[in-house]
Amino acid sequence: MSNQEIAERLYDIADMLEIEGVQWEPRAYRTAAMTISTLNTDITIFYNEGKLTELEGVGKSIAKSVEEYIKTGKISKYEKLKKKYPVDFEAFRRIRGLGPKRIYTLYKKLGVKDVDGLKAAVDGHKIRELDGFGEKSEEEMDKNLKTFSRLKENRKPLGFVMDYAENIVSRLRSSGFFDTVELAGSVRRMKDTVGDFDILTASYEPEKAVDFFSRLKEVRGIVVKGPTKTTVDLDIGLSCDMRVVEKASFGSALQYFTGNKDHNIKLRKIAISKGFKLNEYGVFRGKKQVAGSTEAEVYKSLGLEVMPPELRENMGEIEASQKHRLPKVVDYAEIRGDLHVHTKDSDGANTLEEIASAAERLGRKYIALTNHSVGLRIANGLDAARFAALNKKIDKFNESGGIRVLKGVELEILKDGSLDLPGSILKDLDFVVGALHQNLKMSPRDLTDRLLRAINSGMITAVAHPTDRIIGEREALPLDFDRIFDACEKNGVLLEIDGFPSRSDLPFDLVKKAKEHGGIRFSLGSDSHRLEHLKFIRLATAIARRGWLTKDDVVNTLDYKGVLKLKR
DNA sequence: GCCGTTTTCGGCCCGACTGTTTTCAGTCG
Repeated sequence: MSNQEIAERLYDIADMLEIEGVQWEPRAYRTAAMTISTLNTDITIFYNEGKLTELEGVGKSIAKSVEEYIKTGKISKYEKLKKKYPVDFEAFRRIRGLGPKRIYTLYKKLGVKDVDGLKAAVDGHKIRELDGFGEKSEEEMDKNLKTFSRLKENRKPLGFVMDYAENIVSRLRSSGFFDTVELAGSVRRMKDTVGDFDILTASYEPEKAVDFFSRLKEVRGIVVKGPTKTTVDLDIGLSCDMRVVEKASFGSALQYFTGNKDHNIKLRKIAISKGFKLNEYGVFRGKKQVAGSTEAEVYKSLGLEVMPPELRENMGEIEASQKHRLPKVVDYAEIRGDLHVHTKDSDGANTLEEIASAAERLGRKYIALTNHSVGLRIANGLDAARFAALNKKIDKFNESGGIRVLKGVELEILKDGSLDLPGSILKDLDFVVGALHQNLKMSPRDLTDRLLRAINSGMITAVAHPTDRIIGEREALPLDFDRIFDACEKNGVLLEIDGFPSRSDLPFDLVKKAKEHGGIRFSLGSDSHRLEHLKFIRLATAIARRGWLTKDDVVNTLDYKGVLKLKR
């Protein structure tokens, strides 16, 4: 059972209620489903602590359904509806252009229940005969069915597609057809995964601009093309929206297309309560635009301070802004070093000298070499003797001046919570990040106890990539973070934010929770295994910002000597 | 069904695009 499974059942209920003609419930179910599907914590943990209704959009009734699902694997409301509509909504939802109403028409008129049935109906040219459908809808469906498998899980870790997106933007900028070009959407918010790109532009020649955009070499197909909005499919399996607006609306449009959706909805409600209307073209009183050319102006007109895009997730930033209590989040330029780097000595691709000088060129003042310990055989982990030899090499390197290298380890936390290297060698190290990599199929309780033993050992500086999730491959471990936060605070152990794109761990919502817990500091690392990975410290910093961390919360803002003092 | 800085009842964001329509429904973000 996973968060995603529960979310899908709630979406199913929403779709079926919409077919039933029920007015507002579908929206409520979708809000709850969205919250649960984007949660980075196992929902059963919320359930166990009786905190389900604390989730956005989850009230008494939906909490009960979730409880039912956790206990029995079924939701009676769902089962009841499903008898009436025995249709594979989950699959159909992933096919572009198919919503509840059309799914119902296909089922009622043609008996289509699943993807195979839909394929048969399309091949038999049955679709075009339906009321409200036509030849074009049938062709469109045929096309979308072919991309169905590709659409199934198509969010990508931001760090892997950031350069790609920025490259497109810079080519639009230099094309001469645009006055202004900005990345918006989840990329601008620096969300850990992105499902599409949103590019906002202003142009004096919108037709030529749209044309240039739709002919980019990355474009594999055009989804929609209108005078102000164009959507294309890109070769990397993501789509890209480009919007063209007037300069006078650029700020409100940038605000709107940066989102997120819940943030925008809340802003619109505030606008209404103040007698305004907010849309992507501006803030209006009647027909008169009172703000719109800059984001700051839009927020100000609503009585708010503008906040960094990273914070715009409707997680309290609007309320904080009203009270002038927005955090001064850590700046990208304040990060002085990288506290998680591998070399050839374990499973990296480069030598100490190579990666240190590359980091120096990027402006880092120090890096921590955190090669794997011996227990992680697949990564060529080092034993005590090899660490001793490497440490001598590092001491020698540090005599040369310039960038400093900390002696570190990414240390295996063994099955029983004991550590993979003896205290005698750990004492000689500057930075010890304890990590779970193996034997992960344990009960939540045992896993948490195992990690707590390591935190309480007094031998580790930080917990590496704490949830151990791998985006797209492995769910977060079902750890009890309340207990982990307590232990970290008590022992002065840092939580790592691993910026490697498929990890992005701790996830930002847990970072925020840890910050709210208080008394915990964080270390940022790129988890570089080769030179090109060093840039991922930017992603770790983004997560810190999204978790509302300030300069003081992040040890990478300290200088080399300051970090050395963190020694246990 | 959820939610609350005028509310525990009465609201629930708003606009673009497409296809099949003679004025709009459905879908999407």
